[in-house]
Amino acid sequence: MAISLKDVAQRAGVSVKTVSNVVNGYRHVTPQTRQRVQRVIDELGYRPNLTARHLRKGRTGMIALALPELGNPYFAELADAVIEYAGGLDYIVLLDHTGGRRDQEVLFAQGFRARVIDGLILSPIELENEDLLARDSDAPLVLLGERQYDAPYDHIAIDNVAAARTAAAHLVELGRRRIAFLGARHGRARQTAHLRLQGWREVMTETGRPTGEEIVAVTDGYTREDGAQAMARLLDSGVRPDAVFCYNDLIAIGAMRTLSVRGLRVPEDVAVVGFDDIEDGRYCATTLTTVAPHKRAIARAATDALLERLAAGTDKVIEPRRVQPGFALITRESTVGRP
Amino acid sequence: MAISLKDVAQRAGVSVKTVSNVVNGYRHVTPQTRQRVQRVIDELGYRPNLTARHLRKGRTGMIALALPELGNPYFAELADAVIEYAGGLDYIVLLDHTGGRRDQEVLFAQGFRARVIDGLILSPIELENEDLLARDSDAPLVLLGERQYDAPYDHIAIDNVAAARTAAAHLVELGRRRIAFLGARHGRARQTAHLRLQGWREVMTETGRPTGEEIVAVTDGYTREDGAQAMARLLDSGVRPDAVFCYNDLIAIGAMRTLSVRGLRVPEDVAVVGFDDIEDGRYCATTLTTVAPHKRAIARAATDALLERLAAGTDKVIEPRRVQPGFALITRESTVGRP
DNA sequence: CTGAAAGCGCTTACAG
DNA sequence: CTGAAAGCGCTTACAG
Repeated sequence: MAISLKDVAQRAGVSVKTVSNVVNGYRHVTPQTRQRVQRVIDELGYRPNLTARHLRKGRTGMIALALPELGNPYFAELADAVIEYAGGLDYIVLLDHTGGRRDQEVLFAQGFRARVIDGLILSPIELENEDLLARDSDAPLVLLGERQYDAPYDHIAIDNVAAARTAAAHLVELGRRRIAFLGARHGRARQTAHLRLQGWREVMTETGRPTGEEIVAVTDGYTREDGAQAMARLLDSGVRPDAVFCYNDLIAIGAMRTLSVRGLRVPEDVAVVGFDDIEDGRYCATTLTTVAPHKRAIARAATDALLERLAAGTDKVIEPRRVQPGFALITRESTVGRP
Repeated sequence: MAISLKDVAQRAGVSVKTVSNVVNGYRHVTPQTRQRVQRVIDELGYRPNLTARHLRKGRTGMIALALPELGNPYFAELADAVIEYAGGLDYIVLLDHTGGRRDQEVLFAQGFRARVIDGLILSPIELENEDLLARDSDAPLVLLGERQYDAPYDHIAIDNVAAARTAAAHLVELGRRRIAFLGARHGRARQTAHLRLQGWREVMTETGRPTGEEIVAVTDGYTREDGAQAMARLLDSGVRPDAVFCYNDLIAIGAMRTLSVRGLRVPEDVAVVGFDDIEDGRYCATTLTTVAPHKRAIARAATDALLERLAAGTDKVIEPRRVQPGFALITRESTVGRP
């Protein structure tokens, strides 16, 4: 039914090897042969069957990227970065979302889609250490994000404590005294927020600022609405911070809305810092100061780690490594005001 | 290297056919044989090589779903629906996003990934009719969404005019007089907004209400911020609507924020209706009345259309069809207030 | 520079 | 109920 290499070879009067050479752009083919073959290819509308190629090569050139939620701009932007970088290396990225649910994360880690993808980059939320240890799949796996594990896998994550310190220090330098933290978490997600909370607490303590519970707002999730509500609760409780450091940009954006509704000016009355550097923060009414994890660097590190393992094969043992891509504090109106 | 059917067969002392039968759960295998083979499979940790299966079967069981942006909750939820429905039919869905850019849409339509996927569901924004006519790929393609084409492809879209009429009629029934429209578009995206604008205009005209330009707010995009700004511009221009019908929920949510900031009550002063029924609308401070396209029905129709073509093969000609899944008006606090 | 042939790991008529 | 064999469409040593 579909046109195969053989059909082209027959029609062009050459061997399949030669056609294959032309298709794959190998050198050593005389220009005339190449031209003749190419003409037949165009005539017949031949397209290589990738599945056959995959089978023959023992790899598919596809990797999966499993993220908690694509609806969160941070993950969407990160996905973009991975797709772009891996695409440049001729890898196709299959996007998956786990919903941050353990059963889904286990499913992906276990190699759902095994043998269709060559490897997997996973950003876990609820996954447990035992899940990783019980993993029974030889497809390379690279871990992304704040969760820490005692399992032999490459792990890519920025230094969250240092990043949070940078944000907190910025607010201190601006002379802010009561610097609240928005977006602490309960449950398992707590671990994720913990590092940022820790960085904040260190700087607060070192500079003699309060770190009491009344100045730390817990949220259920990471959405704008969570941020708006947390900010409202904080204000309603009588605490009157002159700055807030938020777990992420979405929470920060929600917080700014509440501040605006309550008639508090940003940054005059309350300075706001977020985390993630999502696009929304660059375009909102008061642009958002934020910690920008270098998403491209994260994408590159994760992809490189995965591809290196793929290149090495299953036999060769590569020591698992931790990579900490960089980050930067991007100051915008929400802390330094309009120029 | 990897364990193959043959390895299992050898070890179990049966033919590969028998192992294949066990793996695929075919009946006619004696329980003892099945058990013995299964034991060897477990021992050796055999997993079928999907690529080989794909090659042999001439299909991969994978379809692609290319959407403008995954960051928009509507598309994210639609993607979920397709993944779930197609998954139930043993198809894996590869998610792609086009960014609503023509070059990307053409790339996907042309069969980028051809032969890895069996077919494609595409929701175009900028794609032109000529692009479709020039399409040179035998992989089935199903179109999704409001853009209309004169090309022989299945097209799934709800009746946007009727849906908009329903929303407008609801506001009329509530006795609202000055019902603004938020989210008209310039450029090519205009076509998408046009149908909803038309439904609104019809009802306004039929019921003797204004439809002038001053009551129609154009936006650049579909985000909350676009909605917030459009609402602000409308109010600043001196227009004082008592209701707004928004192109989508994101714009509606943004509009509600502006109304709140300006001290206008929803729905007492201004009733708000959105479109899409995204989750955010169910959980925001004032829950949002919205037109809910039946996303599951859309997902089902698109997937069914695609799979039917896949089942029929390339030879058989199936008349392209238009399917209009249903929708429902969901009334919430933003129009009928709190009970 | 080009060809003939093996083989990637499956599934599937065809026999028995 | 099970087996032997062909073949899906490629790529790749191995020759020449």
